[in-house]
Amino acid sequence: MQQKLNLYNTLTRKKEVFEPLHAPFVGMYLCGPTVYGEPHLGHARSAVTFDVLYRYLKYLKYKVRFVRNITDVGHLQNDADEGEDKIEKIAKAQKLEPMEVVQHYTNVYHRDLEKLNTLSPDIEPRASGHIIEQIEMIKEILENGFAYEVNGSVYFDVPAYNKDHNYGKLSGRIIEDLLSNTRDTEGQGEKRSPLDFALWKKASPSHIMRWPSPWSDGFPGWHLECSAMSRKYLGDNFDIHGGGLDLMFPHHECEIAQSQASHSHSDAAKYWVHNNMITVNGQKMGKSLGNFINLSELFSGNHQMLEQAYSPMTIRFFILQAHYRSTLDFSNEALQAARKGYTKLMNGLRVLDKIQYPEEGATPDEKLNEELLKLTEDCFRGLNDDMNTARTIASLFNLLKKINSLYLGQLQIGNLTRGTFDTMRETYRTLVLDILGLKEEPLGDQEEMLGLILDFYKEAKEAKAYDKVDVIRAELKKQGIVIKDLKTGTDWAYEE
RNA sequence: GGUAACGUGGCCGAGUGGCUAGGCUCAGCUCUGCAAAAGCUGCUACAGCGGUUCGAAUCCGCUCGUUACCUCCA
Repeated sequence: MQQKLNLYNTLTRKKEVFEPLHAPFVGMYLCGPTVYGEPHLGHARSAVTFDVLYRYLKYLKYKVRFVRNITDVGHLQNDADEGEDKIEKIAKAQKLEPMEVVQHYTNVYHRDLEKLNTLSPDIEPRASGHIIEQIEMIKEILENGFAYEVNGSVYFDVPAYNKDHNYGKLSGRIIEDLLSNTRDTEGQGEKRSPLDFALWKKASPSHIMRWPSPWSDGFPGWHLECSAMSRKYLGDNFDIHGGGLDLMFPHHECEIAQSQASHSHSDAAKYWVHNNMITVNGQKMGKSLGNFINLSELFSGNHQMLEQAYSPMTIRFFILQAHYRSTLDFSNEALQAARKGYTKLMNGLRVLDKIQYPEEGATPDEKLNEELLKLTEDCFRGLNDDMNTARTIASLFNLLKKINSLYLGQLQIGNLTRGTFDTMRETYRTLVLDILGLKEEPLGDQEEMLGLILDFYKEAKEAKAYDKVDVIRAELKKQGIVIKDLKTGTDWAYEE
C-alpha cells in the first residue's frame, strides 16, 4: 500500500530507493553546530529537515539511531598556521572558560530547537569528549601511509590518498582542478600540498583548548571529529549522513577520505544528504556575511530586517513549505504567508476533532471515496519522493478542503465508508503532527483573556444576574482559578 | 578562473514531455444581524532566442541574468 522512500544521494547524484544496510536498524548522523554563536535560520533549516527524516523513518517502523554532534573544540578560522580559535576568541573577550562559552551556546541551541519542536537526537556527542577516538583514528591513517607529521602537527596527505582513491568523489571535484585553482599559496607552511588538511594541530603557547597526544599538546583537525564519532556510535558503515550543502566540500569530502584512509575503508555513509541554504535577497544567509537572523530574534521580532515576531511553528512551516534541496528566500512577506498557511492547517486539526462518522444511514459514494483516498496517498507520495514536504503540504491542503466541506455539510460524511473516513483522519493527523512535527501554539495572552472574562463577570454582577455570575465562577474554578471580589475591585488568584 | 546549480504568475514555492500543484494577496459569489471562518469562481506563469517532437515550462544548444562551492559556515 505504501510507496518506498526515495532519497537524493549526493554521492551518486541521483534519487535512490532508501534501503537500510541492516534493516530494521537505521543509523543517521547529522553535522551539528559549532557552538560559538547563537543559532540562526540556517541552523533551523538543517535541524528541521533532518528532524522530519528522523520522524518519518520512525513512522516507517525503523529502529533509528540519530546522532548529532556538538562541535566544541576550538577550530581555527582557516587552515593556515596563523588563525584564531573561534571559541577561544569569545572566551578571552568575555573572560570566560572556553567550556563556559560552549555550554552557553549549546543550551541556547537546545532551547531554540525545542521551540521548533525537533526531537532530540539519540546521542549527542561532543568533539571534546572524543579526543582519544580521534587520536586513534589519526594513528590508523598514519599507519596506512596517508598522513605525515611535521613539528608536532599531523596532516592528511591528499595526493598520496588520491593515487588509489578518489578525493572529490562526493563534491564532484577533480584534484588537478583544485590544485590549479588554489587561491592562497601562501601560509601553507608545513603542508606538503595545499590540499592537505590538518588531522592534529600543535597548539601555540597561548592556545587554551589543548590536549596531549603522541605528537604534541594540541587539538584535532576540523573534519576528524565527525569521522571518529560517527564510527564510534554508528559503525564503519552506516546509512545516512546529513548536513548543510556548504559542508559538502571540504568537510564531508574529508570525512570520506579519513574514513577510507583509516581502518574503516568505507565511505562512512551509504546516503549523503544535503540541505540547501536559506537566502536573503538571493544571497546566502551565513555567519561570515553577517546577514543572518538568529532564531531568538525571529521569535521576538527584535531585528531590523523583521517587521514583526514570527512564532516557532511559523518558522517550521516556512521551512517545510519548500523542498529541502532548493534555496529558500527569507522575506517578511513569505513568513507572513507561512503564518496563515500554518494556522489553516491547525484549524483543520480542530475541525477533524469535531466531525464524526454517523452511526447509521451511511450511503457510500464510490467516486468520492476514491477521490479522498487518492488525496491521502498523494500526501505520502510527496514525502516519499525525496522528502518533498512542499508537495506533502500542498496535498494536505487539498485534503483539508474536503475535510472543511464535510464539516460544513457541503459534502456528506455518510457518503464515505468508515475506512475512508478513518484513513483521511489518520493521514491528516499523523502527517501534520507526527511527521511534519507541527503543533498547536498556545493562544495569545491568557491573562488578557481572563481579564475579558472578569469584565463580563463584573457586568453580570452589576446587573444582578446571579445565575450568570455563578456559572462564570464555577467554570473558572474548574480551571483552577478563583475570583476575588475586593472592595477595591475584582481580581483573580490561583485556587489554593 | 574551475565546478555545480538556478531563473515559474503580485509575493512565496512545487512540478520536469501531453492531465488544476499548493499557500499568501486581489476581485466576485454562497453563507452571515454585521463580520469572520469555510466553500465555490476568477485574475496575471513558466528569462530570451533557436532546435528536437504530433506535442515542451519540462529534453538539447546558444544568449542574458542570479547564486553556491573552491577559506570557517547549517
